[in-house]
Amino acid sequence: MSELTSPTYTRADEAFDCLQTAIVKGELAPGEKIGELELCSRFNLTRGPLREALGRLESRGLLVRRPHAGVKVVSVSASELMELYRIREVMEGLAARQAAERMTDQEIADLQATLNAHERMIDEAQGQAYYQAEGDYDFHHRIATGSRNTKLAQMLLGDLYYMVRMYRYRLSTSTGRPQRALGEHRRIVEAIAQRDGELAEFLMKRHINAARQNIEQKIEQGELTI
Amino acid sequence: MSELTSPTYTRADEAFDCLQTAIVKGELAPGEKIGELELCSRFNLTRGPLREALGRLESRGLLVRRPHAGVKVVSVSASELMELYRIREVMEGLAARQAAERMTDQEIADLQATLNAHERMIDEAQGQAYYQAEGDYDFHHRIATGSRNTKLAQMLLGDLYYMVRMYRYRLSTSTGRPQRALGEHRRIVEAIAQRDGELAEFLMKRHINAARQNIEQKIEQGELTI
DNA sequence: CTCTCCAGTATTGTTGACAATATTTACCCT
DNA sequence: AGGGTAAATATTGTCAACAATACTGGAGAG
Repeated sequence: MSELTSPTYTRADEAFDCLQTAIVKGELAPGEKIGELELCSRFNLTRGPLREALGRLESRGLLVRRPHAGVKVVSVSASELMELYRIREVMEGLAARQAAERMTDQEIADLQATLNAHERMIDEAQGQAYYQAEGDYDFHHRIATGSRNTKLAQMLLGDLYYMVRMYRYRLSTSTGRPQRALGEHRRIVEAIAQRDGELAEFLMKRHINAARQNIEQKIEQGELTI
Repeated sequence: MSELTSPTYTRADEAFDCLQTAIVKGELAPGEKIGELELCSRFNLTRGPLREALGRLESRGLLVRRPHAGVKVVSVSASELMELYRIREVMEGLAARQAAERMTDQEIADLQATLNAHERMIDEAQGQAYYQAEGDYDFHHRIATGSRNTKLAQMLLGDLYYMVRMYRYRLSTSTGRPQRALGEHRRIVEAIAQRDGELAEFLMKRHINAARQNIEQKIEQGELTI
């Protein structure tokens, strides 16, 4: 999932990827206390590499450890999820600005093609929130890497997105507003294509702000319980 | 250094802290290839806990590992350092805004006291860049935690600051402009005390931007070689 | 009947030995 | 003499047994 590009793929990498996807997909429920031996038998690992992977995951904030007391998946409250969106707002705003300054013409063309594919997916699989989420993820992923800011991309792709995706899977029934989001995506790409970094940043911040308010509203209405 | 609050302090925590401070202080030079057994004898550890700590540090971007080839301390180029400041600009801007909304009156009073202490340090130990850097670090630290945004504080304190401090130590001879920075700090705290989040964000962004330009200029003049 | 203390158990933390792989060095071939 | 290949070496990756600690259940006292 992450280090497949590396020539050799170590057991610890395997453990890391397995656990990460398991957590993100919700197969390991937040707050659930998990034993090491249980994980070992589940993923065919031994405790050495497993513990190394646990260290990495703890460092990324996906789980918490208490010495001699075990490991449990992190549980994020509603308010903490909102805080994550506030962070995304400023960081992805920066990413969009730098992407506008640095993406190649080819990358921008690919990005536009991605949006077209996304539009087809919305038409064909109406309400299939899963594919919508994947399309959305792809869009933000491309802009993060397009920023050419290594650390920024690392923080977005390695830390924030996994935590957000945790919730995408859990309450996968619709982030709602797919057409609206697509429109916002198009305008962001337009700004990037025109190399208008300032506008791209503004539009991206507003886009994520809207997504946050959408979720906030649903939580208040009790449609989404966390 | 980080988990000393925890009741029990595991070997892996010890290894993590030792290595982190060693990297930050420059005792382990960037780009330097380091062997596990060497580290074990140096810090009186065994390889198990050490490897767990290495996983954490890799995840935080302080070192890179290639399977079977060893570990080396990450080396950050000048341009990458500038990118770090761009990230700090938006993230600490957010932190300042949220701190203005959420810090207690007591915390704000403590923050002002910190600045007074900082002023004395500048007067007494003129040019002692080390203490200036410590004061600066303390200021930004308080605002990050004052934001009450767990993940934001975690990313700033756990990821970014250590990378920046790496350079503070290396080119410890003056970030320059101590009085000027202090004045900027004061104005930020003023805005926070008045609960003006918008202004606090603006001033913080400008403050970090100025620091970035200061370093950039020195690099161009060849005073700081990276 | 409840609360506390103690012992047993199960789980985590640690260690040292074993296996696999990249680097290095030496040798052979061109 | 230079380059390339192959064996040797040293380092990393992995494993299974040992030690230390937190949780659980029961027994006794209030």
